[in-house]
Amino acid sequence: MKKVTLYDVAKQAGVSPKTVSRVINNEASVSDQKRQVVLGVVKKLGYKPNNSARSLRNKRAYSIALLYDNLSPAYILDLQAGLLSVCEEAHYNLLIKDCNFNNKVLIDQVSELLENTKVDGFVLSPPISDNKRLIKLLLEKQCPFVRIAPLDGSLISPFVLADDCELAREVTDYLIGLGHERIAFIAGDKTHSASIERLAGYKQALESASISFDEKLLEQGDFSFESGEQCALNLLDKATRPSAIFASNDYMAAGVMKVAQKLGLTVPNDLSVVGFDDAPVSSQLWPTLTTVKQPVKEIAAQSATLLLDAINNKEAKHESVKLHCELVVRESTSS
Amino acid sequence: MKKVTLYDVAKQAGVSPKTVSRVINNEASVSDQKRQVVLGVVKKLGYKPNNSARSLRNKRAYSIALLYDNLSPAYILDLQAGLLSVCEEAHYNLLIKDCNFNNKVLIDQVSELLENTKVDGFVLSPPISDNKRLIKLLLEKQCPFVRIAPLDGSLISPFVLADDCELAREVTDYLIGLGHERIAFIAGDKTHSASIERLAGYKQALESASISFDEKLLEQGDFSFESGEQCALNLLDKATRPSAIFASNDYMAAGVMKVAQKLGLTVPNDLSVVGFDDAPVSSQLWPTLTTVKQPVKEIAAQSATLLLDAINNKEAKHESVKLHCELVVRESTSS
DNA sequence: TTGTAGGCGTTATCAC
DNA sequence: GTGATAACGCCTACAA
Repeated sequence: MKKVTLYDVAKQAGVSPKTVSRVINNEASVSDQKRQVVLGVVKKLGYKPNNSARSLRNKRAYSIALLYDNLSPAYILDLQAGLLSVCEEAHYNLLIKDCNFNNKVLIDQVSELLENTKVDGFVLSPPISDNKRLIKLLLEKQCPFVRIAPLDGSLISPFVLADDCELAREVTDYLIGLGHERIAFIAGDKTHSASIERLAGYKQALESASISFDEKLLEQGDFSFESGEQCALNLLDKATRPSAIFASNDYMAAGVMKVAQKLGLTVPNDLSVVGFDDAPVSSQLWPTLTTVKQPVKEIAAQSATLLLDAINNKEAKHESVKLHCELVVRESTSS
Repeated sequence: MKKVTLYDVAKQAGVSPKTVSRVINNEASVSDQKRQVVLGVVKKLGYKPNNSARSLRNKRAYSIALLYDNLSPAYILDLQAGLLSVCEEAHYNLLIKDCNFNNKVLIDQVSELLENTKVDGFVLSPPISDNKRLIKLLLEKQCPFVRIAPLDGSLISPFVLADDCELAREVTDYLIGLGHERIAFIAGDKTHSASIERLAGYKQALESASISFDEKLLEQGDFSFESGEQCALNLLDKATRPSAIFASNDYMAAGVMKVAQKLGLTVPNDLSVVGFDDAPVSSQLWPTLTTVKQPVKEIAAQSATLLLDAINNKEAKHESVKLHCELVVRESTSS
C-alpha cells in the first residue's frame, strides 16, 4: 500500500497539484466542476494529507497539549475525554504533559514543544492555570492557550469555568433549608479558584439567610483526604460542634465521613456532610455523598473549541465561558 | 527569535550540513575534532532539530499513543505518568486515545493515525490489550505495539504484566494465616487477564492450605462498585456467610464494605475485606482497605521502553516482563 | 480560475 | 571521514 500524494491525485484528476491543494483546504477559487472531479479522485485513492509535510510547510503542528498537575485522576480523565471529543472532530492530536513531578522543568519542556512546533496551543488546568512563569512564557511567544478555572479572570487568554460560587450557595441554601444553622465549611487549596469561589458562595448564602459567619466554623484544607480528616477533627472535637459540614471537595468530605464514623457520629442523623465534584468516591462511600457535579467534559470541550479558534484565527477576541454545575443529593444529608 | 537550522550550525562550524546531521544523530563516521566543534556550535546557537522535517524525511512521527478504555481513572493516570517519564527522556510525544465512547470507530482512528504517520507505535492497556480486530490491524500494518496485561500471552508483541496470581495467593495465604477458612472471592471482568490470574492465585492458595474450593463462595463481578455490592449481598445473605471476602479490585471491595455496614457487620471484626489495586478509595474508606499495590508506573515505563526498542530496532525480539506487586495491609482485615 | 517554480529542514545517496 | 545533491509532501509566491 503506497502512500498517495497530492501529485497522484492531480495526475488522475487531470489538474495541477495546486488545484488539488485548494480543494483539500477548501479554498474558494476552484470551479465546481474541477472540485467535484478532485473530490472523486481523493475518495477513490483514499488520499490523506501528510501531516509532517503540512507541519513543515505551515509551521503548525495540528496538535494541542494538556498540562495537568492535579490530585484528582477522575477530573483529569474527564478533561481528556472532553478535549479529545473536539480534537478528533477537528483532526487535531492531543498531547499530554503531567507536571506533577517536574514542575521545575515545566518551562523548559513547554519551550521545547513550542520551538519544535510540536504543539500549536495549550490547555492549562488548575492550578497550572495560574502559573505565572508559564503564562509569561506563552504570552511572550504569542502562543495561544486557554485556562480552565483560573484565579486571574483577566482576558489575557480565553478561559472556561464553572459556576462554583452559585452552586456553593445552593448547597448552603439547601442545608439551611433542611434546618441547619451551624454549618461548617472546609476550604480547599487557595491556589485553585474553585476554593475561593466555593467559600464565597457559602458566605453569601449565610448572609442571605441572616446567619452570621462564624470564623470557628471555617477550616482550611488542601483538597486532600488527609486534610479533610484533620479539619473534621478540629471541628467535631469542640463542645459545640456543627450539625453540617460542607467540604470543598469529595476527598475532604470522605475524610470528614471517616472521622465522624470514628467518633461514633451517624451520618446524616448526627451530622450532614456535603462534598463537591462528584468524584467516584462520592458514590462509593456509605452513606453516599451529597455533592455537586461539575460539567467537566463540557468545560474541556469548550476549552478545546476556544483554543482551536484562537489558533486558527489569531485575531479572534478572547472570550470566557461559564458553565453550570448541578447539585446531586444523595444520602449524607438530612434535617 | 529566528529558527536555527542545520545550515546555520554548519556555516558557523565550517562543515557541511550532512556532518552536522551525523553528529546530531550520533553516527559513527565523524572525526572527534569536528564532532566537538559542531557540538559547541549546537549549544551556542541553541539548535533543536525540527520535528516535522525529520518526520517528513524519515516517515516517523516520534510519537507513541496510549489507547485506554478503563473504569479506573487513577490507573490510567499512573500509566500516563510512567509512559511520559520514558517519552520525555527519549524526546517522544505521547498521544492519547480514549476509547470509552467510540470503540466502533477505534479501528478507523487507529488507521488514520498510522496512515498519516502521526504515531510510530501503540500502548494497549487492558482490556484493549486483547482487542482482536485492533491487533489484527496492527500486525498487518507491521506497526509496533506493546500490550499491558494481555490475556493472550503469545509473543505477537512485547507485553508487560504484574504478578497478579502470586499476589492473590499471598493475599489468600495472609487471610488463611489470620485463621480464616471461609474466604469468598469476587472475580472481575473476564476480559481482563487480571481477573483470571487473581482467581487462579486464590484457588492455588486454598489448595496449598488443603481448604477445598467452594463454588458458593465464588461470585462473578465486573470490577464496578455496583457489582461488588451485588456480589456481597449474595454472599452475606446466606446463613453460612464467609468470614472474609477477597474482591478482585478496590471498587468492588468498597461495595462489599458498604453492604457489610448496611447489614450491621463490623469490618474487620465480623468480616475481613481485601481489595486489589490500591486505588485512591482504598485509603479513603473507613476502615481503610487492605489491598495490593501494583507497580503501575513501572509497568508503563517498561512498556514504553519495550515499545521504543521495537520502533527503533524492528529486528528486536519480543520480550515480556513481569513486575512485582506488593501487599498493603491496612485496617479491613483481622483474625 | 488555474498552473509553475521553489523551498520549508532534514537526511540518504553517492561521490570524493 | 566528508560534502554536494536531491528528495520527502505540501503550499506560498507569482504568473498566466
